[in-house]
Amino acid sequence: MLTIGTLSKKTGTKVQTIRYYEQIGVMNEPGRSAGGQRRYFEEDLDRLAFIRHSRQLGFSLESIRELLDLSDNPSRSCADADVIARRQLTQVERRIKRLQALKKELKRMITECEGNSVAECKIIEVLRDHSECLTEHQNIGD
Amino acid sequence: MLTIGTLSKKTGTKVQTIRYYEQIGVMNEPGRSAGGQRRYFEEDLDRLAFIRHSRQLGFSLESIRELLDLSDNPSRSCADADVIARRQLTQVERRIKRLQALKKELKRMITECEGNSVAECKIIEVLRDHSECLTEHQNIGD
DNA sequence: ACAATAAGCTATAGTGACTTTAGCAATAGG
DNA sequence: CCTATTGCTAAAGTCACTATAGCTTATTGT
Repeated sequence: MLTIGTLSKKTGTKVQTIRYYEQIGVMNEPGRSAGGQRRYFEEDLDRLAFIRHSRQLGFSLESIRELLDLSDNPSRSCADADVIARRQLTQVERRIKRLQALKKELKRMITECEGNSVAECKIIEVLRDHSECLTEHQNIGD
Repeated sequence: MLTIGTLSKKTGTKVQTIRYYEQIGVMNEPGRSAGGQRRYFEEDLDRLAFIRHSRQLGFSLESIRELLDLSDNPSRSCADADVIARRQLTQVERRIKRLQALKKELKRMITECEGNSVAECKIIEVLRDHSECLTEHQNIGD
């Protein structure tokens, strides 16, 4: 029998977060001690580990709910899980691309910044102006 | 004189977002028409462009508030802006690293998934288990 | 001049994934 | 047995918006 604190330490999840997961129904309601404190089994630890690991991989709680549904019904097709994972991969790849563009632009800003008052500061200047912008959001003005 | 809708189109910002920026004080309160509608000048467009561009680069509204403060006081040191931008760059680099690890792990999950029922599905299995995990969050259990 | 439509207004609530706070009660260790 | 730690609930706060409802103002066409 594990207390919420033990579960918290073992998974690196804050106590409140565990209670939040219970509240939104991704964690099952555990049993209680005589005094009303939550008491968990190893299988709760597994479930929480699953949730945390999935969150670390960037899955939304909604996707995790689907994945938990799948793993609760082992007869269903693996293709469903595959779809969720591939969707996730696409999103991750898109995010990486955007961040790399941002990194490039930030580096440019920083290396170009040599003035000592804001009046000549390239950082402020670059942020003011989209025209030299390396990311593909639409330009301002007509 | 620009309406909020024009400003919205020119910057690719939703109308409600502009009003939200006014509410939290990063955009100044504009003048109003006889009937009470917001009317903007070109300088408001510039300020909004600055905010949006900074947001696209991942700056928090709090950081943007600081940068706007700097650009409103052009005599202050550029070093302050430099610190904010470098902080941002560090964060972006950290995010890229994490996402690349996630991408690797997701790819591994997907290519290994060949079972046709969830019982043999590697995706579910991998998410259940941290031991083979490529990302550097702490392992579960002792 | 007038009707229809588009655009704008305020105020409020909702989103996701938590985190924080207040004010207590239970449990563990010495 | 006392104290420190841990746990409890309920509610509000966070960030950066987004959406809704119900209304008013402005523009466009006839």
